[in-house]
Amino acid sequence: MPPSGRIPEATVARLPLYLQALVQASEQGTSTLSSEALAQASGVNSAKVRKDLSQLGSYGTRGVGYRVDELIGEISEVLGLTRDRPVVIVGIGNLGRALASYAGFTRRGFSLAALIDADPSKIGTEVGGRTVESLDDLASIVAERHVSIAVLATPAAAAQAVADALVDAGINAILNFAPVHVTVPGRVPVRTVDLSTELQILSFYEQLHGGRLGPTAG
Amino acid sequence: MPPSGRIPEATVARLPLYLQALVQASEQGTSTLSSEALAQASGVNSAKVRKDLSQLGSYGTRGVGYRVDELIGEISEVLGLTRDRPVVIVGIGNLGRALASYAGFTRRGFSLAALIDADPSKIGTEVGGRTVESLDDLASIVAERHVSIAVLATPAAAAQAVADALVDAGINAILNFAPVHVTVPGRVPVRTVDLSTELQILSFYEQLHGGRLGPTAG
DNA sequence: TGCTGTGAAACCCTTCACAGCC
DNA sequence: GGCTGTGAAGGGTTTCACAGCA
Repeated sequence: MPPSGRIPEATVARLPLYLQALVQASEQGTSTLSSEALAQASGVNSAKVRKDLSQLGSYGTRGVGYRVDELIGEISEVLGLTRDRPVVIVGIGNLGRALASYAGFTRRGFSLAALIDADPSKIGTEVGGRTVESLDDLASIVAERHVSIAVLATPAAAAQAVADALVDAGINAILNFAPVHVTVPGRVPVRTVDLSTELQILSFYEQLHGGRLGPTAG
Repeated sequence: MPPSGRIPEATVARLPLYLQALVQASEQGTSTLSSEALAQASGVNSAKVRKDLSQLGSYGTRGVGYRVDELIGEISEVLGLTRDRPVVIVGIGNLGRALASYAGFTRRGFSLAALIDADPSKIGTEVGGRTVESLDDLASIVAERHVSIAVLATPAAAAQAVADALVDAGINAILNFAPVHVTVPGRVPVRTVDLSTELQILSFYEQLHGGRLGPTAG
C-alpha cells in the first residue's frame, strides 16, 4: 500500500528510470537489487534512490536491498500503469508515423487507441496496421475509447489549435512534440519534447567541456 | 559581450525556449518584448525570465523591454549556435528516419553530417536525400566532418556499445533516444529522451488531477 | 557486517518586492 | 509610469552521515 501522500516532482520524474532498470534486471533473472546497483543502472546516485523509494513507503530490506518484482509492482501502481491507458497520436507526419510504429509503446500500460490527422489525403491510409482517422471525429473517439492521454505531433503552426480541440474533447494530459509552447487549462499536464531544444542544451555544455580541435591533431 | 561566468543549469535549459519565442516574435515583425510578454510566449513566469536574462549580462531597457534581434543574437552566442554544428544520427530505424527528415533540424546552427547504421541492408540506401553510411566508418566520418554531437537512435540493446564507439570516435555530446541509460565519461554530456518515460510521468499527474470517468457521464 | 531509511546541512532554484533607470 | 535588474526570503532538492534493523 503506497502512502500516496505528496510525492515530490523530482522523484516522480525518476520513477520511470528506476522502473526501466528494474524491468531489465528482472528479465535477466535478478531478484534483488541494492540502492547502489539500482543507482548505477539508472544513472543517479544511491542516496537519491533511497530517498526516492522511501517516499513510496519503503520496500527494501536492510542488509539486502530491494526485491525487484515487488518494486516493479509498487512503482507501476504509483504511476498508474496497472490500468490500461489508451493514447491517441494526433499528426501523422514523419514523427507521428515513427511514434505509431514504436514497439515499446504498448508495453507498460499504454495502448494505441487511434491515429488522427486533419489532412484528407492521409485519412483512411494505413500506418503500422492502423487506419488514420479524422480530426473531426476526435471528440467521439476520445469519449468512446476512454482516451485520457494525447501525443501531439503536428507542425508547430497547428499545435495550439489541436491542443484546444484535445482539451475540449476531454483529454487529461498532453505529450507535445511540436516545437512550440502550448497553453492549456492548469488541470491538464503538458510535457514538451523538442529535438532542437535538446540539441541546443547539449551545444552549450559541449562548448564548455569539449573544446576539442578535432581528433586528427596531436 | 556575455559574462559567461557560470550560468545555472536551470537557466540553460530555458534559453532554447526563449530563443524559440523570440524567433517567432521576430518573424511576426515584433522588435521589442517585455519580460511579461516573453514569459507568456514561452510558458514561464516573468520573474524567472528576468533572472535568467540577467545572467547573460542584461540586454533589456527599463520601461521598454528586450530588443528581440539583439537577444536572439545573444542567446545564440551563449548556446554556441553561431558556429555550425555538424550532427550525426546513428540508427536509421523508424525514429532515425523521422529525425533525419525533420526540417527544423538544420535551422539554428545544426547541420546533418551523416546518417549511420550497422545493418548492411540499410547501408547505401537513401533517406531524405542522404546515403546511409556504415558504423565501421564512424571514426573517419567524425574526424573529417568535425562532428561533435551525435543523436543515438538505435534499439536499446545496441545503445551502450554504440555510445562507447561514439566516445572513442571523438564525439563530445550525445542525445540519446534509446530507452536505456548509457554510461559515458563525465566530460561527455548526455541527454536522454524517451517516449515511455514521458508518458509514465504524465500518467502519474493525469491520475491525480484528471480522475474523470469518461465524458459520457453527467 | 551490510544496506536501508532518515534527520540535518548544504545547495540550488524560484518567487517576492522594490530600488533604479528610461 | 513602466519595466528591468537584483537583494532577500522561501521552498524544494540533493547530499551527507549515521542510527537502526536484518
